[in-house]
Amino acid sequence: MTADPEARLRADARRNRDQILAAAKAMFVEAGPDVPMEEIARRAGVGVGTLYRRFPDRDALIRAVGQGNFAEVLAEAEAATEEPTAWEALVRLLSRSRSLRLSVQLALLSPQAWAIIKADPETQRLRDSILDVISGLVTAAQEEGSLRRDVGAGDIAVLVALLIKPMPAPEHLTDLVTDRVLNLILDGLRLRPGPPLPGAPLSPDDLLLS
Amino acid sequence: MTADPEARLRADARRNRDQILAAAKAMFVEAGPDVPMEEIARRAGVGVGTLYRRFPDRDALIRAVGQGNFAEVLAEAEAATEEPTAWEALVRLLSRSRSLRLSVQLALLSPQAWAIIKADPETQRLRDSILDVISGLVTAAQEEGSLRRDVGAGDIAVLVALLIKPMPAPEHLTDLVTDRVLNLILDGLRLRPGPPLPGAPLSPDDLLLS
Amino acid sequence: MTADPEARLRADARRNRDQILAAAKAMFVEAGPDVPMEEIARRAGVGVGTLYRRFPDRDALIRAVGQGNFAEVLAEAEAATEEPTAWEALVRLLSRSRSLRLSVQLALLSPQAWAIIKADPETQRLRDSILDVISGLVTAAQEEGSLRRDVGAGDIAVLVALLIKPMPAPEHLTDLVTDRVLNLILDGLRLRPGPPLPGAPLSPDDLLLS
Amino acid sequence: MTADPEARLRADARRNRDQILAAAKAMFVEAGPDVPMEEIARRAGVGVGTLYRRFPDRDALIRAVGQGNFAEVLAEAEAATEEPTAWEALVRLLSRSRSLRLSVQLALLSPQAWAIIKADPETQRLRDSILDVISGLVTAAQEEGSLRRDVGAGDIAVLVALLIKPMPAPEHLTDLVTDRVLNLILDGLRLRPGPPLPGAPLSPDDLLLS
DNA sequence: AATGAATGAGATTTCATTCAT
DNA sequence: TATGAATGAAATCTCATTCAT
Repeated sequence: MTADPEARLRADARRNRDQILAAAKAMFVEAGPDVPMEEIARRAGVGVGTLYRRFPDRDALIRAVGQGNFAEVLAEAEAATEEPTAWEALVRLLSRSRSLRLSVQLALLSPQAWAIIKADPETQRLRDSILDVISGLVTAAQEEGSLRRDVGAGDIAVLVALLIKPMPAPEHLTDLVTDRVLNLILDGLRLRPGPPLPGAPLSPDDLLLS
Repeated sequence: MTADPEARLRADARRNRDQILAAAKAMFVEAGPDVPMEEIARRAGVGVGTLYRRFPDRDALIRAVGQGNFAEVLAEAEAATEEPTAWEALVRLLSRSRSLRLSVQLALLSPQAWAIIKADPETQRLRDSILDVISGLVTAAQEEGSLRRDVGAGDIAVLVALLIKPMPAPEHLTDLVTDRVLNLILDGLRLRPGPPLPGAPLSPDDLLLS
Repeated sequence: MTADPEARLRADARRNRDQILAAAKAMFVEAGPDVPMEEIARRAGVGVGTLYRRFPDRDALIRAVGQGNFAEVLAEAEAATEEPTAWEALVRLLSRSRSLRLSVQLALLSPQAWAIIKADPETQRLRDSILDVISGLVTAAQEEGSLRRDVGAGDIAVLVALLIKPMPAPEHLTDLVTDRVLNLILDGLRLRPGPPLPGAPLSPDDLLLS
Repeated sequence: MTADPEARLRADARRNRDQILAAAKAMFVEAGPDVPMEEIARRAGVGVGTLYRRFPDRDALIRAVGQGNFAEVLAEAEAATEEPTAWEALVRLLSRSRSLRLSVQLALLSPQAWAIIKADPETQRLRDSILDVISGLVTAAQEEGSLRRDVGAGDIAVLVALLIKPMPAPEHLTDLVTDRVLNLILDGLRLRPGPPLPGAPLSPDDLLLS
């Protein structure tokens, strides 16, 4: 359990690794996943050589950043389960999505980067865990009578993913816009008379990592 | 009106231009906006030289593709106004968004590409026209009593943009997933008792080209 | 004699040819002998195709411009022989060099261009004629007692060539500077007591076209 | 003083830099300032990448070579001041010009290259220093009675520049030809009765970097 | 272990030349 | 015959990666 290779790093090496990851995440978002490795290194305050010692190539760096993003979503989802009701947990999850946005939009950049992240087994494990937590919340919410019965965990995951993407609005309106969209969606999700959604509920398995 | 420089191209040159644009649009989506120019040329069936004669550099090509995308959305919005009721027009617009998806997701690729498209005056004009059409629909729908009064044209534009993005689901489920999301959203948009959305209605002017 | 191929050109074709040569001369001086052929064509007011019909490749164009330059120098030298004394003829020749400058400095641009011009037989013929005229003037001037006897036609040719080059001074001072240098040189050339020049008089044959 | 960025280079990097400059100087003269960067790199025994690391583009390389040339002329001028008389110093300076020829004729190649060199502030500083040294020599020579009083430092600079250019004669005669021209000029420069030069003495300030 | 210099493959871009209209 | 569109070879420049210091 503590044999995790990262755990064995000396304190300064550890700091280097963290700085590199932070720099990479920021620059991927700002300049796309093709930023020169040298610029990432400069921003992290290390030489390229050091960067390559930690991450053998660009793909490894992309994978690491991707894992970090999914780990954050999982942590958020698990934290949400502490809410008193399943409905409140779902709302909190959808609501927090927007704060995860920055950390996640990397995934949107360049088909290649996304392909690399999708193919990473560690990320797939994280995604499965996220979907598990959501499944539990969905079932509980439907049993407590707060969530319409024609949606599944897959639907919720889709909504989380949608709300995580950068909103097509200027920076300073992002929060307001996201809030309005979220509320529109909640209005529609609440159990009440109305037409059923088309098709059957989506299951987690319906969803590859898009 | 026919003084448009494009209109003066020789027939074969015109054909080449169109093929280049089609190839670029497809490859930007498949491989990101950094695909080698040479591959675009090959796919268009022309030499690189021809590509560069038409589009002096990559940015010019990105701009042209961006313009095409926005022009398609505008055409779709204008066509939607032919529906018998404003509500049906809005539904059609939101519904067709998904068919525009392929043609538009280019915008999502790489911050630089998006910056180039945003800065293009022709695209800005197109965007303004689109928002005008939507404004008309929103007002009409509210007057006919079908649309809640606490949403504005800006809200609708955001929803169009959201629904235009690639859905985080496998290819074969895209249509179904989009349909479900759309219906969830419609349920929330229909006029009926419920809590008001936070903040004031967004106006078109609230939205820069995101 | 009138079988010269150029003489057979139709009037408009002739005009085209002249315009192209004028444009080429100007642009070689302004932008070096590597200016894009297309720009030369544009400046001449014709299409590239037309340019290539007249001059099969860049070298042919450079050769033609070079010939024109040497022909001008020859004409100037021949005109100088009309002066009453040989000394005055020499002074006039050296003095007019500066007005030939623009037409000649092409030769200085890029070793390759110069190599092409040097290798052209027509240009070599022109150069020989120029040297013949100068030889006559030198002999006559020495016989009339105005020119020191330790200089040869080759020396004079070198001086012509030096004075023809662009003066290392700002544009508006070119004339004054050339005039001062010319007078310094004339002071030294005039027959009078003083140390002999080193070596023997240069003959025309000593000089390849540099 | 040692904070000069070049001074901080690692020994091998320093060596590479020098080799690149030497190769560039040689090839600019042999093949013009448009020689492929790759050939310069090959001649310097390094990869293109190394060349570009040191000199971000061709202009930077041209600038550096230009600076080197002017620095050499300055060094030569300063060394000349050690001669016993000012007249001898001037003769030495003019005489050594020919040995500087190779190192300097780059400036003649292509209007663009020359424009780049002229615009470089470091080169402008060097040129000013050169003119300062010449000014001192001219004044001293005139006071010691060896130099005609109607020439200024600008005139001398022009002569240095003229003598520095490649002589229009075959390689093996270059030295002789230059020597003859130099002596013709000296004969004219020596103080003695004769017509005054036209115009007023040129001052250094009259000369922009040509 | 960290640094940053060197490499060279590959992408972008330009232009001489050819050829369809 | 004149035009200018198309081609593709060649040049410029960039950057991932390796390796000497």
